Amino acid sequence: MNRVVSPCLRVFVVNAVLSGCSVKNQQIARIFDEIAELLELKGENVFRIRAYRRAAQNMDNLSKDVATLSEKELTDLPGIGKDLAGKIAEYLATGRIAKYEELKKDIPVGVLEMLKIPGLGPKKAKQFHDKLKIKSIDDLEKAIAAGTLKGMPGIQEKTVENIKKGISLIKRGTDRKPLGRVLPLAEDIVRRLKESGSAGKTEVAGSIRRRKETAGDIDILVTAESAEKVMEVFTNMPHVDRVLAKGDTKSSVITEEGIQVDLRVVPEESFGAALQYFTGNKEHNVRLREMAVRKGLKLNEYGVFKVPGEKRIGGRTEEEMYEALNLPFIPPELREDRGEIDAALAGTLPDLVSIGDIRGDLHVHTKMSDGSHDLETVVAAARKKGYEYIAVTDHTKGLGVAHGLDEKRLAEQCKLIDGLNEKTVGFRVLKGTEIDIRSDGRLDLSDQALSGLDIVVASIHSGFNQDREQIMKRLLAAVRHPCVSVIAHPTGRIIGERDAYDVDMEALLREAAKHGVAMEINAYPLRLDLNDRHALLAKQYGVPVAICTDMHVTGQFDFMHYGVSVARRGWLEKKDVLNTLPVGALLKRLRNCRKRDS
DNA sequence: GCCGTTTTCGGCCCGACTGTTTTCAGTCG
Repeated sequence: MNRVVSPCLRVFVVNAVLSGCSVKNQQIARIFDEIAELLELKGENVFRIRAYRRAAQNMDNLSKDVATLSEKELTDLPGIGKDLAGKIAEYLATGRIAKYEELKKDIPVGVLEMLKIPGLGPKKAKQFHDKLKIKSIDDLEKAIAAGTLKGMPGIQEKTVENIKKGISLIKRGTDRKPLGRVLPLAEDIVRRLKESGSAGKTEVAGSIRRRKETAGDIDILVTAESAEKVMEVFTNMPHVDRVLAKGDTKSSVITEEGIQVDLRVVPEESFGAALQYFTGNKEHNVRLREMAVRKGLKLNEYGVFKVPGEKRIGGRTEEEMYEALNLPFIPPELREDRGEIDAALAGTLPDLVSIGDIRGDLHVHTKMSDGSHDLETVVAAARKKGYEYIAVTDHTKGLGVAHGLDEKRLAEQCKLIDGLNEKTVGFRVLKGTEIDIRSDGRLDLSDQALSGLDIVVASIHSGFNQDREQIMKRLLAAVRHPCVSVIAHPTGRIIGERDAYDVDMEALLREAAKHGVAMEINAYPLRLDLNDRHALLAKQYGVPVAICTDMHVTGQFDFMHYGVSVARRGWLEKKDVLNTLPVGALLKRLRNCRKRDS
């Protein structure tokens, strides 16, 4: 499951940063995951490999600092037995794990890098390494250029072409980082600056504040009594790998993850102006400055000024900047020059959906397929989030690796849910499924099984390289199926790792509108699928949107805000989002969906 | 490598798809 686990892991790391939990947990998780990859390259026992992966996930998901656990508490953790507990203890005592060091002697790190290339797994990587002495992605590119790959056993033109595409995809992915990686890091830096007492007002600006799905760097603005002190704190944070610049008003560092962070110290009276200026985007700012000129004003990162005499008329807050132009405050997520300034002038800015509007999560997995927790644990976590309902949507049988449910197990799960609902007050579990849309467009369970459910979420998990015609045949078949309520992660992209499959989005939305089928904004930080543009398009087509986390581990309920950010960037309001409805209205809506063709 | 017992070893989620073959290996989820 390496393609599933590696993006998850990265996000778990992000979670750990968010919750402030131990760096040690993350380091051990990373080592276990790399051991798994190294064992895979060596062709080791798949169950041993799986054990390391599972342990890595559990380490990352651990809410406590691993160093504080007793040996018994350690072995009580799922997937941690005597051996792995020993390796954890070894790491805590010595800072290294001998087995890991040994494995690395056999296989160069560059070969591990090659596993990140979509379409290239351990077998081919090992073959290239053993037979062609390829030790890195660079070596691989040279071999492709020299034509030495083609003709090896099992390698023909198509395979070489796919590897080339894979390389170009991950190379593209390296310059901008997913929001799911940079936002938690940015928030952690903000927290450290505030806690140090050296920073006054502190805000993340730039594309992160606009909640763009990727960011090139992290921009942070602060006010400070002593610039020197705040710069000192900033350049000495534990994340810092190297300091690029350290001055009075601006310092730049590169973090261990290779992300550039710029810190600017600005005067109190200019904080709003600077925040507005550095939040962008560029086109939005250009439009504002043009408006300012027409009003006889000057607008820059220090404030708004009347042109003759340069008299300051605002800049302490962002609101002052917009007010000076007779504009209402424009939420950062809208500042893309996609018509938000005209809407602001006309008084027709959308009242954007917010995280507090979300009443439940409609795409949730349990242990019965590939989730980590049983139903009760999931429900308890959802209630803790303040939700009124969730839909349990485990995978279906076609996804063997996810232990997908067949009709019989689904019926068992429904019984469980009925039982739970009977004894629960103030919370409702909807019976659902994330049904696999098979390669020919058929659904993975019988209509009879589906008709007994509250919600059917349909999605594609295979055949991503099919041409547009075939992909659309599948998606449209799902949309037209009388039992389907939502299409989940409709384009299948994984940010920086896998391109979307070839969807004709307008055709899909047209058909969805016709049949009352909703589209998901998958809030998993590396998916964000639909993306913001698609969300806007969905609104224009009158297609309802469900914002869901695709939760596999309860901590992932916290990903909801990423999905809400996409919705906000797509101009969505509360009324556009299905899971802002109270459960009664939601069920009615879903039932209506199912009856729409009958 | 973990787990649960049938207590010390066997079972542990595997089907779909692609590209290569000409019946299957590798990758993915």
